[in-house]
Amino acid sequence: MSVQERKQRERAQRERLIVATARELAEDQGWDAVTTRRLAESIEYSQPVLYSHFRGKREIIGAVALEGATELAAALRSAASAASTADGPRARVTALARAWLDFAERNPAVYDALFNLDGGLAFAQEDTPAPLKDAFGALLETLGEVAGDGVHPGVFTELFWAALHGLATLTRAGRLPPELTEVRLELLVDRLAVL
Amino acid sequence: MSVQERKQRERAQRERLIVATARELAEDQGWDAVTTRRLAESIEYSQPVLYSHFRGKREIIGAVALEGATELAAALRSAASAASTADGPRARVTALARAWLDFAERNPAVYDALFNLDGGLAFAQEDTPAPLKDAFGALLETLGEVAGDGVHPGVFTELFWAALHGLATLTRAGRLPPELTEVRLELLVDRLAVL
DNA sequence: TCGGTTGTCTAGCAGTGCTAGAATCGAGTC
DNA sequence: GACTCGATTCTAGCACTGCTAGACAACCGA
Repeated sequence: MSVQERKQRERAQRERLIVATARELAEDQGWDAVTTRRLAESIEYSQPVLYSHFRGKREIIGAVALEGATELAAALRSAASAASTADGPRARVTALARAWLDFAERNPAVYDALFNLDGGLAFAQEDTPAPLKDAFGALLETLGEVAGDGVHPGVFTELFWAALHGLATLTRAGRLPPELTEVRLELLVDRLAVL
Repeated sequence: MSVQERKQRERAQRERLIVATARELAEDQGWDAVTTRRLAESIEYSQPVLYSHFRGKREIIGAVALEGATELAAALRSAASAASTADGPRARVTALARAWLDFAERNPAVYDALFNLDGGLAFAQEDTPAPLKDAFGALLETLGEVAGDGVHPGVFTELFWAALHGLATLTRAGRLPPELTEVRLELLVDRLAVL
C-alpha cells in the first residue's frame, strides 16, 4: 500500500500548490488575473488537472478563503491575547479591530475570497466550514465581554463584525480616505463596546 | 437644426433605455446575466450600439450606479424628514438607517453597482460625481447632529456609513441571519449615535 | 516484459467583452 | 423625385474565459 500512500501524498501536495499559487497570483495581480489557463501554467500542469482537484474556479477561491479564515482567526486571537488582561478590555477590543483591518489591508485577495467573492461557502448555517465558524468565534471571545447588559453577545458580535467589514471594504475600494482609519477605529471601539 | 435635435433626443432616450434595461436585467437575473449580447438583444440593437454610448460594460454599470445614487439620496432624505423633528433625532437616525438597509434589500443589483462592483466611479475625491456626493450628504445631514462633542461629523458619518454597508452586504450575502436585522439596527443607533 | 489501470494532455465547445470594416439608411441638394 | 455622401448600424470576427471529451502516455502489479 506504500505506493498508493505516496501518490496520495503527492496529490495532496499538488492541491496545496494549486491553492498557494492561486492565492499568490490573486494577491499579485487580482482575482481577474487568476484564470484557469494561467493557474495551470504556473503550476506546470494542464488545465484539466485543476478540475481533478476542484469542481471549478469557485471551489479554488473557496479553498483560498478557508486558508485565509484560519489565518485570520489566528491573527485575531494573537492580537487579542497580546493585549493582555492587564491592559483591560478596551485595549483588547482595539487590538482585535486593528488586527481585522490589518488583515484586510495586507491580504486583499484573500479578504475578497472570504467576503466579496463567491467561493461557494456556507455562512451562518449548520454546514459552515469550521475555519469560518472559528474566525467568528475569535471575534466572539473578545467582543462577548463588552456587549453590554441585556445585549445578546452573538448579535453584538455580528454588528461589530459588520462595522469592521464595512470599514475594510470601503477603505480598500478607495471609498474612505485611509488617513483617518485609526480615528474611525478608535471611535468604533469607544462607541460600540461597553467597557 | 431641428433634425439634429431630434436625433440627439432619440439618442438620449436610447441611452436611458440601455441603462434601464441593464438595471432590469441585473435585478432579475444578477449582473452575471447582463452580457453585452443579452443587453443588445433586449434593446433590439446590435452590440456595437452599446459602445457608441458607453466605453464598455463597466461604464454601463457606473450609469446604473449613478441612477441608484440619486434614488438612494432621495430615499434617505425622505425617510429622515418623514421622521419629523418632533420625533427627535433618535427616530430620524433610525429611519435613516432603516431606509439604507431597505434600499439595499429592495435594489440588490443597484446596490452592487454602487458598492460591490467596479463601475469606474471615483469616490471621496474631487471628481466624484454629484449624485454620490449627494447621497453621502444626505447621510451627513442627519448624522452630523448626533456625532457627539469633539467628533468630526464627516468621520462619524463615514463610520456609520461603513457599519450600514457592512450590515447590508453581509446580510444580503447570507452571512448574517435576516431575522435579527431590526435588533442589530436598533443596537447600532443606540450605540453609535449621541442623542 | 507485458496488460491494464490510472493519470495527463490535446483539442475543442460555448460563452465573454470588444471592434474593424462592410452595408445600409436618410438628410440635404440638384 | 432621384442622387450623393456622411452618419449610423450591423455582420463577422478577435482573443479571451471556464470547462470537458476523448486520445494518449506513464506507471504499477504480475
